[in-house]
Amino acid sequence: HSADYFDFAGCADKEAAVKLLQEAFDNGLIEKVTYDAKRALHLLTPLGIKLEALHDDVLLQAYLLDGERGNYDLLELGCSYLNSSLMADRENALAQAADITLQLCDQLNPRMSEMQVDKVYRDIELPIVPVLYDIERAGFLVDTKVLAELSVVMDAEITRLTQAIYQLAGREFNVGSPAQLGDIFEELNFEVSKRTTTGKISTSRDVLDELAEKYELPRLIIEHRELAKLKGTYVDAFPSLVNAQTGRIHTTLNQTIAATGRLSSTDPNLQNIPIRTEMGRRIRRAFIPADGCVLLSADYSQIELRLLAHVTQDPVMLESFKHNEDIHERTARAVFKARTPEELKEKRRVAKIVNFGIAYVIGPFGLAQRTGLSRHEAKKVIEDYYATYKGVKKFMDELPQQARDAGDIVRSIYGRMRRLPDLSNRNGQLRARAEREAVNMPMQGSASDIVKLAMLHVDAALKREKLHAKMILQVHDELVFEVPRDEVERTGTVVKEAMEQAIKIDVPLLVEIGLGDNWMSAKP
DNA sequence: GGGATGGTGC
DNA sequence: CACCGCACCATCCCA
Repeated sequence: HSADYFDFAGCADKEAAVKLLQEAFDNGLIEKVTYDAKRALHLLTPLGIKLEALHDDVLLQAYLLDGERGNYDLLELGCSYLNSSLMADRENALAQAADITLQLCDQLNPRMSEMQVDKVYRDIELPIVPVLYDIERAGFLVDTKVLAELSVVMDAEITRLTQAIYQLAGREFNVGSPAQLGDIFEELNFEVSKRTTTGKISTSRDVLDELAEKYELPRLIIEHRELAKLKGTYVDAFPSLVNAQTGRIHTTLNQTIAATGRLSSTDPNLQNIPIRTEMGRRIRRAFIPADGCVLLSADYSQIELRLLAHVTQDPVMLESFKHNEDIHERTARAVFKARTPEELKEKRRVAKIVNFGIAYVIGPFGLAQRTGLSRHEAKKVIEDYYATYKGVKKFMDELPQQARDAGDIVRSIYGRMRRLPDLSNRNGQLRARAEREAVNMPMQGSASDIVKLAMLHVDAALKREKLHAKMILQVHDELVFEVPRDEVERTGTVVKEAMEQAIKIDVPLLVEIGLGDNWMSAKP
């Protein structure tokens, strides 16, 4: 083979150039191999060029073969997978890139078959590229007026808090500086025990919570931090990120970052928009649909817990989901022997925390911290939990060794692979961490598979049904759509069906649909 | 520029 | 004693 490049920028007759490119890219008989197909779509689509017969994307291949190598630069991949010693060719960098891409593809395809990640590649990662592209291009409409008003409100509140903090501290200082806050703690003779890794006084949230029981100042610091965080990260940042052409915010969905197969979102990250606090919810209300549309949010209900039931085959948990029970309530009754309504209320709270914690292999320490139980009580709770969910216990105990036997590899249900070399590390702490990551992968990784499959199914179903809803975001277990008002009902049905039937596992998948005039009110 | 610290989400 | 999985991003502060 040979490689060449086309200097589009230096071309006098742009129209003729586009036409030439179009003939090649539109032609479904000419198979294309890319490095970063989503980027190619961003470049080609505005020129009116379709990318047909996308056969391979070496960036995705490299990610699926090793999701934890941070660097996917083409030359780095070349060094790792090609025999030839590569030197960056400054003269012919573009031709070289094309050449390396094709060579890599030939190397990586057989490796993918060997490692059995070809299925997740062909069925999920490669076909989802245009769906992700469409989401990025669609963007999310934001009411900047709501944000501007919020900014003023927050500013006034931050100023008020700052003055009150100065009063209590006895002097002025930079409230945003943990180091200076630490100095204040010393001056006020607060009993501060926890230190950071670098020996400084810790001013983290749990330290502040502790101190807040006795003092006013830390309470105000907590409030100040919340507001400063929300204002700085979201309210004041978003207006400048609104695209001048579209008037919308266009995030980037990264497909090759998370080791578990999740997407990540940057510039801005729309996957961590606040929801917990009242101020946070007010920010969510700034995310709105276009005129004539409503927002539709579709959430998988407890997808990771359902997957826990599926992969562990725990009979109690399977049964519970099959009967569509409230799993936290079931746990409260079965594990914590809740009987009366009052008991149930409190024990359900703890049960919920344990259920969520279990996916991360929560220990007595972590559970105690989250529930307010003592370490001793937390230990007992975990024991009781495993006594009820024996299949879960067995799975937790056996998976790390199974993974070691498989060559320090764990997989999601669709065959997505995660390498965990530290499963065999002699350092106990690193090994323990790898074991937690191993246990988490079947849940988080499989959930990623399912949501991605769902995105493909929904995309196809909307096209098939000639519906005009646009998918505008994915937030791990949630899909957000902008839907024309007169199609809301049918779209809801189609989306729910496509998501719930995305894959067949041993428990039903349940999707909750919400509608609203902003992202907050659309949350089911 | 980058580590340390802290804080949002699922 | 030790921190519980996956991300992104802000500010501070020293280099």
